[in-house]
Amino acid sequence: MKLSNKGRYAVMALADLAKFESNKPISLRDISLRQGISLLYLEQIFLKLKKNKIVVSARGINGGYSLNKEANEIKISDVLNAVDEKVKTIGCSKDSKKGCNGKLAKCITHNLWDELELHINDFFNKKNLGDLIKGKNENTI
Amino acid sequence: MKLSNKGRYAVMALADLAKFESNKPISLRDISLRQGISLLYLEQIFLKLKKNKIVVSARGINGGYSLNKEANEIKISDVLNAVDEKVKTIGCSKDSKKGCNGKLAKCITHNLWDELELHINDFFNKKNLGDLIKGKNENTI
DNA sequence: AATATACTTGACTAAAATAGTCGGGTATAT
DNA sequence: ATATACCCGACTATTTTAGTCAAGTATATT
Repeated sequence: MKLSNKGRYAVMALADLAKFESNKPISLRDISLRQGISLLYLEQIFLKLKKNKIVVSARGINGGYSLNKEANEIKISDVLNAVDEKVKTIGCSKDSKKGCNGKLAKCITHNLWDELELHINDFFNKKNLGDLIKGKNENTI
Repeated sequence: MKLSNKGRYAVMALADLAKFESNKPISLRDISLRQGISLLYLEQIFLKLKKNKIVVSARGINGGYSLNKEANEIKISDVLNAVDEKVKTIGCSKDSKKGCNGKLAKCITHNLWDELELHINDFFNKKNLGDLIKGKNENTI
């Protein structure tokens, strides 16, 4: 049960963007160097962030990305959803009409996972990018 | 970001055990049939549950497994730990001495994932098997 | 004693998800 | 013109998860 890296990378990269924000866009190359994330991987992630209007891009020399909203208007859940990192706690059917494990009824653990999912989503809904950089200090990249 | 099935199966099977408990042990065959989980897979899971003293086994004909404690003394977190389903939210080093992504410092998202991990563990610590079967009804396997 | 049942154990395989790379673009400031 | 940096789809490698197989051992029942 491991939560994956892609979402973490996306949040890291955006936090970097928020932290170093200026009037000029920031290139993925800079983020890659600062955060130690592969440039090619970042490109993949930012395409999704752009599609989901989390960032805007500027092409060409001096190009790069900027946040599309204020940092504290961007919820962590928005970011994770953008890079397809929705939390899925259960393998059994989400379709309330059907049961779990090929049975007709819901399995006895169904509500447990549902509840957990709510918890996690709630957690990510309540946090935004601004919260992350607010606490920034020298001990943090 | 998907939480895996093995932990869910373990909890389902134990809930089944708790629900149908009597003076006799319950065979994996019965659980397999009732819960729709592969018998061979259940065997694998129950070995771990046994090693971690969640259940006790009886061999031979009329053999099977029984809970080693009262259902409401068995926390969900115990079960998940037993089948190696610890929640791990971060890929970056857990070693507080070292940083993340090969850098010296902690990444800006480090505390976020740590916090989430605490949340989830807390959730599982507060729930026990008894809670699950307490709410059992006709609509649940 | 024979036998069927059901646990025991480790190794093996298949499928899926994740992480990350590659190649060949296009737009644009200088 | 040209170098920079975004754009995009396809590809591969790795890891994890899910599930199977084979070959046992213990024991209640007949």
